[in-house]
Amino acid sequence: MEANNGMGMGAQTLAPPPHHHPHQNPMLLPPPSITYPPPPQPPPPPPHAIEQHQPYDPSYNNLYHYHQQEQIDEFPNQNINTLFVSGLPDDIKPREIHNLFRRRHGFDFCQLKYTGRGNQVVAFATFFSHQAAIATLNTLNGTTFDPKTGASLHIELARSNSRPKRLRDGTGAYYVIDKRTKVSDDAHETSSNDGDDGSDEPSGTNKPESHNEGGFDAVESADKTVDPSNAGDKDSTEKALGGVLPPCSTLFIANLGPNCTEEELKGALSRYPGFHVVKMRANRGMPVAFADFEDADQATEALQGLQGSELPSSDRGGMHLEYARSKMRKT
DNA sequence: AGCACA
Repeated sequence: MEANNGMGMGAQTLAPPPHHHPHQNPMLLPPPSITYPPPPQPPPPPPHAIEQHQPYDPSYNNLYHYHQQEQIDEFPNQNINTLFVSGLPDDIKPREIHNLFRRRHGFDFCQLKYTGRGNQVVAFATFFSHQAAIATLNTLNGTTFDPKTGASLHIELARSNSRPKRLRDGTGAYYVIDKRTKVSDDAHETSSNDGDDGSDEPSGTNKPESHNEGGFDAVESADKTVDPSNAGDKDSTEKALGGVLPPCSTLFIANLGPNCTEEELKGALSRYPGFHVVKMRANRGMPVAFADFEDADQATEALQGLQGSELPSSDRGGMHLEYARSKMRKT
């Protein structure tokens, strides 16, 4: 296993940028001089919930740890486990948000928030660890949420962690926060609102991206908690996720540097359990690769772990991984 | 944005 890793690659070059996403607002990275309130990280991440999905030992000497420890006291947002999601259609349902995140590694719970400005809706998704949050950020950011409108998700780290409203027994998996002023009471369920004439907006600033204003503004009106019993339509939600392919044991890897080699990729991929083989081929100059794993779950671990990470040969930013459209020919 | 090999 370690044998195929003997190419002396600089370990640090592999580490996925923890939060340097191209779309990320630099404001989220405060200078170390700023002292933030003690990270509101209440109960330590319930270990059982993570262990469930995390195999490991081998994969876990992957470089997240390394990177995390290196930066943890310099950047307080290493303690943020919550993602801020914008770019959602205004007829989004809480259950859709939940279905979007529920299968993600380390997912804890989420909240849908009607901001009250126009019909704008944002969401917060909280994970059991910062790393898990980042992995999902990398995976889902920019994906097309509604193929009809082309609306794509914008995901960033939230400014502060969401607090679960109460019970954590699986029935409290998602919440709704409704800041809308008056409006007809039935507006949330019957809005097939498409004509965006903007006439229903009170006035005031109309920023396209409303940020997590304080984080804890949340959680009022307990009775608005949605009944998870209607949460069974993940089909429609996942179909609505236009760009996202179904899990596959083979991964498609793009955005590699022109000098990337199979050996180099193998070095990175073989850190993940279940890795079988990688094949590269040039795509009009730029190489792409296919990496085969034992099963889709193991492919998923690698996808999330390596998403956005750079190889020594990378020259165009981090590599981009997706599930392949078809499994690698097995021989 | 780029998805092959049988």
